[in-house]
Formats: sequence, C-alpha cells, structure tokens
Amino acid sequence: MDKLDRTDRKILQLLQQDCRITIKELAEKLHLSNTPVYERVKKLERSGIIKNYVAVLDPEKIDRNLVVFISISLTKHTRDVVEKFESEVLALSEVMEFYITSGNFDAMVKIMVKDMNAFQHFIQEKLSKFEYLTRFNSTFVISSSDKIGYDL
Amino acid sequence: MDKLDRTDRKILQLLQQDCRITIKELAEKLHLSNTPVYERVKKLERSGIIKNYVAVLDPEKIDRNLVVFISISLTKHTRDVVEKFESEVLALSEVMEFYITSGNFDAMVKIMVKDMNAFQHFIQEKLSKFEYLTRFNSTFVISSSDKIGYDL
DNA sequence: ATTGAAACGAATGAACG
DNA sequence: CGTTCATTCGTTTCAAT
Repeated sequence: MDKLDRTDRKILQLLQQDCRITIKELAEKLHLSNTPVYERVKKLERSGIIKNYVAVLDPEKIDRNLVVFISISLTKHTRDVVEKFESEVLALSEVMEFYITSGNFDAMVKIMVKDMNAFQHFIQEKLSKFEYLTRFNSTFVISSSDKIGYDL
Repeated sequence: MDKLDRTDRKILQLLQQDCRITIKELAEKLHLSNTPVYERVKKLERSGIIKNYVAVLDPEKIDRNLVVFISISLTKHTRDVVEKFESEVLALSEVMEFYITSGNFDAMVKIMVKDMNAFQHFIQEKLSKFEYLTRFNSTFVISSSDKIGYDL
C-alpha cells in the first residue's frame, strides 16, 4: 500500500476510536456512499495497515489495576536464551508487554495485577524462578493515560 | 456487574482477539443461539467491562517503528503543574502513553516515531521546552511483543 | 473512483419454555 | 437462563458512469 489520502486517514482515525462503526455510518460522516468506503476499508485491511480489531477491557473491572514496569538484567545474551526468556515471560498471565531494551537493563516487562499481594506472588513465585535473570527493578505506575490511537 | 461466568469469559476472550466477529459466529463457537450471546455482549458493554472497540494499526506501516520510553524528573510536583504537564505532553503526536511513576523519576512516557531524526526533533523541539522538566533518560526499544488481551 | 439498487446475511426484539 | 421466529438494518456486489 502506498500513500494514504485524506479520506483514508479519516477512516483510520474513526476506526481507531470505534471500529464497530458501520460502513454506512462511516460513509455518512465522510459524505460518500457505501461502496467507496467499503472498498477503502477492505484495502486498508488487506494491506496490513489495519492489523486487527480488538475489544478493550477496563483493567479495574477485571482486577488488573496495579501496573508495574519491571526492568530486567540477564546473565546471558545469546539469541536462544533471550528468545526462550521472552516467550516464557510473555506466557505468564500477569505480563502484558515485553521489551528488549537499550540502557542499564536488558529487558523490560509491563505487568498488570490485582494488588500488591498479586505483585509479590508474581515476583517470588514466577519471575524469580528464571535461571538467567540476575537483577531487576520495579517501577510502579501511580496513574496513567493512553492515547486513543495514532495521529495520522 | 457481578461475576463473569465461563461463557462471559469466552466471549471476552474472542472479542479481545477479533471484535468484528459477528454475534452469529460467536454463538456458533459457544454452541448457543444468537439472542443470549447478543444480550451478554450488550451487558458487558453496558457494565463497562468492555470499554471500547478499536482498530489496531501496524506501526511499521505508518512510520512509527521506533519506540522509546523516556523517564522524566520534574522540578515541581504540585497537582496543577503535574496535570498541565501530563495533558500537554500527551497532546504531542509522538507520545502514546503517559505514566506517573514511583522510583528515581516522576513520570514516564512511551513515544513512537519514524526514526532517530524524528526522535531528536521530539527531544530538542518539544520535550526540552517544558518549563518544569529537569532531567530525563531515554530507553530505546530494540524489539517488543505485546499480549493480545487479558487472560481471564 | 463513485453512485444507486438489489440480494444477502446479521442484528434486534417479541413470544415463549 | 435458554430457544425460535419475524422484522429491521447493514453489508456486499454489480451495472453504469
């Protein structure tokens, strides 16, 4: 897919805010008929610019209101060790995001848990068991705000 | 909303993976008819457990492939200063997430930009202009992986 | 690349077990 | 809770431009 024109960007902006909007409604907002909007959305999907459509849940309502970033140092940095660590860490239910990073640590994970007890359990029973993990540092999130989508 | 039963959790799991799935398809996967599935989805929406439905874009395809976490120290920590800082920083197109944090810094932002030039521009022309910002530290993301949704 | 219409399939709500 | 069924509404395709 090449360049996005004004209409494509507007479609993406609206779908980033609410992807259950109907083609019909999109068409009305854009002052076009169904077909061109339909074709544009399909093209954006096929090109991979739209990766997928997901439901966003409220962390508070599902007991995931405590967010912690944990920076991690490893003792080995070979590809196989790092990849195994990544996939095993990401498989833990508390872990939402995994990053290989520059700087003082090798990796960072974002975890979302119910409370401090759940955090302690995660550290003691799960994270600390990894063989090649040598050191970590936890940064607690006091409050946060996310942007709805990308500015195009 | 009270407790989620097995069916609710399955619905949420499927909607977190693909929220454009039809009620009909959902019903087939759950071996139920349309109506109960429809009613459950509406209830999950009304209760706020489902916050919204969003299209996820591919960062690479929209020139946002360089991800950087920037930890920030402020000189003042009053409510008004922090809130103004938060809203102004979040309004910058490069900034996707803003966190008030514990630890050595006061805040952390996640930015997504095209390349190092865009990063440099962000630092020099945008971030550095904030009056109460005193010190910051950038952690570059080398690779990352996100989880599709919450394990319920 | 857009329109308008038509065929099809899904969402919604009533009636009921 | 669940099912079936009827109606409404959106999606998808296509001929024409």
